[in-house]
Amino acid sequence: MPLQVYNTLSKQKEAFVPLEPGKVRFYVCGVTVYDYCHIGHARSAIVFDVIYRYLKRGGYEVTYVRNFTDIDDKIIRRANETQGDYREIADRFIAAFYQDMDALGVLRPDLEPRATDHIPQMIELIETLVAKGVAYQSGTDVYFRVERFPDYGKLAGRSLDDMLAGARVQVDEHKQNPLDFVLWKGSKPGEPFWDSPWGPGRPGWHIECSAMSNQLLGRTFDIHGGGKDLIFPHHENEIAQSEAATGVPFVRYWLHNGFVNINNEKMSKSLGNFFTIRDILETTHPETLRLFVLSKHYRSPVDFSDEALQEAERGLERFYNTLATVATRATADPNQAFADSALTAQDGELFERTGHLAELFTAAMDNDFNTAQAIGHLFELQRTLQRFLDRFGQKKLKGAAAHLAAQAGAALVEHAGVLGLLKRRPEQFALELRRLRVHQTGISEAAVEAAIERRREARERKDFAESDRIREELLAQGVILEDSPQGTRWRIRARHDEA
RNA sequence: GGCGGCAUACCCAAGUGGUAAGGGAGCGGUCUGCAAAACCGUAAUUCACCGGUUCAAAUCCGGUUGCCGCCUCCA
Repeated sequence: MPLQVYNTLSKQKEAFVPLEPGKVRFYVCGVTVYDYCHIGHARSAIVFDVIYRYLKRGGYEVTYVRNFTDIDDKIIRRANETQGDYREIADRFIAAFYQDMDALGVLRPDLEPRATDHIPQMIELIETLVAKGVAYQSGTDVYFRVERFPDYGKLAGRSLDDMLAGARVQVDEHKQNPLDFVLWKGSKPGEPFWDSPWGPGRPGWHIECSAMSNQLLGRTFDIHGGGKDLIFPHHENEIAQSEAATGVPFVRYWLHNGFVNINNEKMSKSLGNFFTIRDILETTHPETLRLFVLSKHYRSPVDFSDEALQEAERGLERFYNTLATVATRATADPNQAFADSALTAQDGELFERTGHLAELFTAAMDNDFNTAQAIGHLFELQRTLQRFLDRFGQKKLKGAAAHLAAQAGAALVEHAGVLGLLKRRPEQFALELRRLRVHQTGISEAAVEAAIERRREARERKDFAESDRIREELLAQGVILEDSPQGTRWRIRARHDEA
């Protein structure tokens, strides 16, 4: 079964067939850089990052483009508020964007064009539209004439009549039709501007994606992604501009991710109910946020809450705990080879599951990127592996057993990696998680280590009263101890454990 | 007003015609000096409700109810 993707344009799942065999041209609407990103942006970035990784793993040569909108009214307003230049605002928030995305493990796209570097291409595109009579100048602005594009509304599934009947359409004296949208805006004195055939001004929002995708990916390309809220008017307008200008189909597959909700309501800047990525990462491991996002299908809404995040973190700890056990107790000698029969003899189910993971994982992902199901398969292998490890008690595994366990662990890491998960070494993850949580409790790591050492001495002389007293004391401060033959590990209690 | 989406156990969630994945929480057990972690066992005769199609429906069709989104900047 080849890759199936849900196409917003056809409103159904379709077999994915790229324009040119073996190559995928992929464009995702990036952010307007006037503020810090919130977790809605994180979801979009993570979802398309996984799609990008999966396409590459499938052997496609992918050209992934994600733009920065670095000129727009909000940026100008922000610059005016801070008495600064719009370019400083844009640069600052692009830097912040990279910090957030890098922290989340989101890969950099192949190309990241900035709108202001492509003004000539936009002007050229607008000129073409004017020459064709699909766009007109009105005052110092240029508008797109929606009535001249018969397919207008095909992405959003509405007709012009439907939309005109809507109560919210505002009449604008510059527009011939209230649904006409701006391609070029004349600048007011003091505002940033570029010279154009229609006087000094700046591009409208929609035109940049048409101009840049056209230049970098061609007139028709394979995938265009973005949040559901961009379907109308942004993507609808991109189609209108692009197809009116080129006369060929703009995009073959439109992919849209669902929203992040807070208390079942859309999180958005305008509602003010948003959390920034950097705020969340103060207390939450980045892979936790990734697992949380990918535990739901990308098109469904997801409700964000501290509890939901904690649940995801518990699951992530489970994976890493198993990997940690493999690392310490099942170190396989890479020079030693074993026959399948020897491995099957150790644990037939584990051997089977390890071998079938690729198939199950691919089947899930091929079904419109069903990451939730793919993660379910990862958990199944994790549980089987952990069960196998437990059979040996605290002993180290040797020979075929160690080999089988190591192989299962490697399969887990490899597939989780396509989702951008389990990218760390287990001890590194434990350390990072502990650091995040230690930060919240106010205890120092050194103090904990010292207490553990005192407890170790007490346990050595079988003074369990003292040993337990120390453990209780630490627990009261949120520190949980885990004894093992390799020594005592410690971690900070997750917040929901306190109840 | 127009258009669209969703409703699966205590919670999150996959499943789109063949007899309910997975995670979290809870409870019982194993292990442990005692714990923690981990493992084992345990939960929906049922998928909002009503009706229909079918040998067979959570999955398809019609209706009802509830929630959400888009139509305005928005991932």
